[in-house]
Amino acid sequence: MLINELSKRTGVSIATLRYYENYGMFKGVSDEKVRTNNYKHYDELVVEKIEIIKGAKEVGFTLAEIKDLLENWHSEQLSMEKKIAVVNSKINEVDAKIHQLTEVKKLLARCIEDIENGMC
Amino acid sequence: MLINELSKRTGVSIATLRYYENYGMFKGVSDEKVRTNNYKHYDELVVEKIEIIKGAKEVGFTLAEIKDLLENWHSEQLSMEKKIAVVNSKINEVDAKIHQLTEVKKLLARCIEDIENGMC
DNA sequence: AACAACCATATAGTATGGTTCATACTTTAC
DNA sequence: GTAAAGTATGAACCATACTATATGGTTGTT
Repeated sequence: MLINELSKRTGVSIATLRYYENYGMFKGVSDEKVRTNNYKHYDELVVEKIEIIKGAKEVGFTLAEIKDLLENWHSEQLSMEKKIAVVNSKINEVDAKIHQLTEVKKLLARCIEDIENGMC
Repeated sequence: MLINELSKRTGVSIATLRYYENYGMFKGVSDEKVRTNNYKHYDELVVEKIEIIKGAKEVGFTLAEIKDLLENWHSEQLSMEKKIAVVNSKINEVDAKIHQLTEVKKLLARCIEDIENGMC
């Protein structure tokens, strides 16, 4: 698919997609057979990566962190074990964030108590 | 306590604390009795607020969102019911983020599977 | 062929969340 | 009383993550 469709599929603006591609988050490929243009094509894997980017961003990961993850995930250089280690370490970070969120929730629950007790 | 102690208590740099105060996240008070300076004093409530800021930031809330929460929490203008409603809506957002994180976790788990199956 | 709609690249501008710096006054320790 | 450390204010600066704008080529429709 071309960038327009990719944008519609993912809900991410074309400008942002280009920014991401330029940043190195993923890569579209130009059709070798067509020499008249250099339109880039994106496949389902790119869609998946963008879903990861969206989700991870929403919960506070930076593009640099996400890029690092995605890069390792599809690297030819790395052994299967190393790739798995990278992804697993990200899963641990996600767990840490879930823990952090439950802490915030506790603080907010205490806020409610304080309000109910007229303490603020 | 003064800003130096506040910084040490919270682990947030003095510059950032001033930035937060300036942004309206909380307010220190100058001692009325001391007219020679306008050093600002911060109490335990400020420490608590900063803990909320830290936690909420870490999981992707913006300062504007957090400010909104903190402002309502200690507003004299709002009824107890409204305050509780504001905090509860934030708790719902936290739950939504937890859900989002579990989705990301699923995607990452699928990454692992893909890697194990040699699909990338 | 002409016109809209689409694609690519480059550059500049914007918003957020800070950090650094310059200046100046205050307190504390010696 | 003087040097060192702490505090306040304001402005400049910086990184991240976009967003907009300008320019020019391509495709598709009529």
